[in-house]
Amino acid sequence: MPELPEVETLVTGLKPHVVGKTIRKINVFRPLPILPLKPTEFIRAVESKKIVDLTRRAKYLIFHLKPELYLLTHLRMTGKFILTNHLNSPEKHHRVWFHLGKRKILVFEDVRCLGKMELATKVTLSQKLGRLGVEPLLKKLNVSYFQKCCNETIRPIKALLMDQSKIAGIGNIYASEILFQAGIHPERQAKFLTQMERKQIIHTIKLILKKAIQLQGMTVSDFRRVDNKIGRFQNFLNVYGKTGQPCPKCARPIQRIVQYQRSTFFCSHCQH
DNA sequence: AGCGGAACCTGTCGGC
DNA sequence: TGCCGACAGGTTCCGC
Repeated sequence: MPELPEVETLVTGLKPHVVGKTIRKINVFRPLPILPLKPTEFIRAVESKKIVDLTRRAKYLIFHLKPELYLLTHLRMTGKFILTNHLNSPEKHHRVWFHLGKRKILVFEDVRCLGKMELATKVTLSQKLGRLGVEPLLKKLNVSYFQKCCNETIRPIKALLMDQSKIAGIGNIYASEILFQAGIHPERQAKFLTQMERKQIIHTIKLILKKAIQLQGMTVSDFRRVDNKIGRFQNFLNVYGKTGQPCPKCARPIQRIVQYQRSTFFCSHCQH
């Protein structure tokens, strides 16, 4: 489901509702997203702890608990968090209920069961997050860092943009959109991009991610904000999922190709 | 070391 | 209607 802007939107929406709350009770349905922990072990570790903060790193949501423990969550394709106040029996895709109060339940729902949760200490958390690349919206993503990334790989630029160990947070949809906006062909090898083109890509990454956050992410198929309202960025998609439709710049048909098992959408006339 | 491909899951959609 | 294959926003592991 979500890439950086969607997770950011989720954290912003969730934060005021969960920070300061104590996890009073937990119900686990379907396979627990934290293997190899048994549900009872998970429940024992987390129940009665207080949520003192909720943050995002790349596409991860991090619940900061007290006494000190971190619950690291990745939604993968179909994971969702929903706040609700009335539940009788679990719906088909509910995986975990976190009871935060009398009429306040945080539901983790996950159709494909690919989502993951992980418990961490301060040390294991920083080890885990240390493997990720830079946050694209921070100054750490700058020309010199990006030059280095480009120079040391033989891969196409689309693959580099999605490589979480280099830049963390861009997924398949935003990668296509960024390259369209920047006018760069997705199959270009990163190492042969000019300095100008590299600057243009960095600029566009930041521009598009910021705009997407402003518009509260996108709702493609089933992503919902925590309040169940839809994001608006999908209205501004130029190429993703638009095979055969006219390019917004030149009106020639948008193409779809497959790169390393993922769809890429682009305009062969506007992207070089 | 870095790369490509398979695997992990379930659901939906289009074609025949 | 029913079946089948392709496809879906992500990450990790494995072999080369």
